[in-house]
Amino acid sequence: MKKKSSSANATFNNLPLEKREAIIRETVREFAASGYQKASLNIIVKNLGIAKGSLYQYFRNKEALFCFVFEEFTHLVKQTVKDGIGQERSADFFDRVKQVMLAAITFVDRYPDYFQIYLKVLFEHDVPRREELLARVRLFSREYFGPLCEEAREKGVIRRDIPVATLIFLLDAFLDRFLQGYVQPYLDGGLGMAKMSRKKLTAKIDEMIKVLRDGFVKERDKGSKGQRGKG
Amino acid sequence: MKKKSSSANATFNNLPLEKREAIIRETVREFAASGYQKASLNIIVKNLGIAKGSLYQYFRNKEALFCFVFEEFTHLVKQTVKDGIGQERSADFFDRVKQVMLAAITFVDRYPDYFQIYLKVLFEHDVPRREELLARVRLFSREYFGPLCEEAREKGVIRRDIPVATLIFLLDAFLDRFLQGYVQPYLDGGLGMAKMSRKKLTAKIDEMIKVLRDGFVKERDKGSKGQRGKG
DNA sequence: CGTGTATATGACCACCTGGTCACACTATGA
DNA sequence: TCATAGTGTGACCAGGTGGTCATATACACG
Repeated sequence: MKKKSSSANATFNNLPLEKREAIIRETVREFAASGYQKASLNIIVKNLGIAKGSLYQYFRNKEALFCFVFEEFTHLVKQTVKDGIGQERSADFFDRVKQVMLAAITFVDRYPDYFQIYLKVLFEHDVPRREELLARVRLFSREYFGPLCEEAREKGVIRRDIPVATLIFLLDAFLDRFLQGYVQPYLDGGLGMAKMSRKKLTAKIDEMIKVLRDGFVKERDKGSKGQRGKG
Repeated sequence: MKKKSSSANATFNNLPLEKREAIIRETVREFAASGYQKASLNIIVKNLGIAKGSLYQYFRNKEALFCFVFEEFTHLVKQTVKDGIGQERSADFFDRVKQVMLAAITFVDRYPDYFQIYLKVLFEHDVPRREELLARVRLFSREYFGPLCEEAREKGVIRRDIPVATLIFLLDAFLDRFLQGYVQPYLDGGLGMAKMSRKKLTAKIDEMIKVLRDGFVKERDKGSKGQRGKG
């Protein structure tokens, strides 16, 4: 179980923790700032104050370095979602959607650079092993929303006349755009989410989930839990 | 009125139409493939079979070349949306949302490379004049959905208990993700939109708008305004 | 023809990239 | 003390970048 990562050389794992963390931090910063192709190993080593040759003794090449931080990213994502959800398992479908949203916000708050890397990879075509890496994340989407929707559908909590895949797509679009807007002001539609407090953010999420639940048309606002009577 | 563009030098505008189009086409292709920073002028001139010096007589520098194609992009967007909507002005709110969606699909079908450039700019930070360019587009979002929502809200067609900005955000998230999924298979949530026919795509849009209108909960297909899809 | 002007050209520049490698350093163990 | 092994180093490489400029060419007008 000592095999922490196949991307890093043994030399790297033998490094003192402090140095290892510094290298990871700087590497993540550079990839987040510039994406894969434009990220400069020269800048990384300069900022770290180490020789380029050293970096190449820790990692085979640029690709291995990148894969390493991406692996870190996937670990952190899964950890954060698990932590944010596992503690209390609400039964209500929309509450659970909300929990995922909040966990996601927590993640981008805590690890903004990692999230930037993910966004960059999404729209940078010539990243090595891109498909494999993205498939490994498929951020929150199918693994979580899939079972959630199917269960709710079977229980009759959500409508049955729309394919589950379509519902997942909408939830995913909603979540992803919410995160993107949170990080990139251009995408928040003027909501100013970037500067919101956690409390305001939670209120916004509630507001939006309300619309998702009842639609653009319905005006009445009844209980926030469970489904109200049909009709 | 002859001043077509401030980004291109006079020399470029004097060029024969055919050559001008070839240059634009290849430039758009390269920026779409590689984003701003990684796009190579050397590759552009090689593919065009012209000398690098020539390109620099048409455009001051890389930035001017990029701004030129981005200006083209904004023109084409506005044109396409106008064409797709102006002809028949449906009164129904959701029909008009659908029309925007279809116009957007038409755009990315017709000008996929221009759309790629837009996506790249969205997630590439060090693009010159990025904020200005993105603000100029604010793709479909506020300029169109804003008035639409406000009108519908005043007429009582959509709920009044949610701020318009929030509704716009949801519509925008929906549209943007739909387009991104259409172009990038990773983001379609397994729907396989990339390979859908126009007819199937339209059906999917109907399906999703139905959810937006009535929410995740309602199963019955009634609606407030009556006609649903094809009646 | 000659002359002037607008355009086309590609060698060339400084700078940066990812990657290499011969060498220096350090620490252990005997 | 020597030897071995692990680690650190930075000059160096080939190849790419955006950008320049002296020169060659094409074309107009007299």
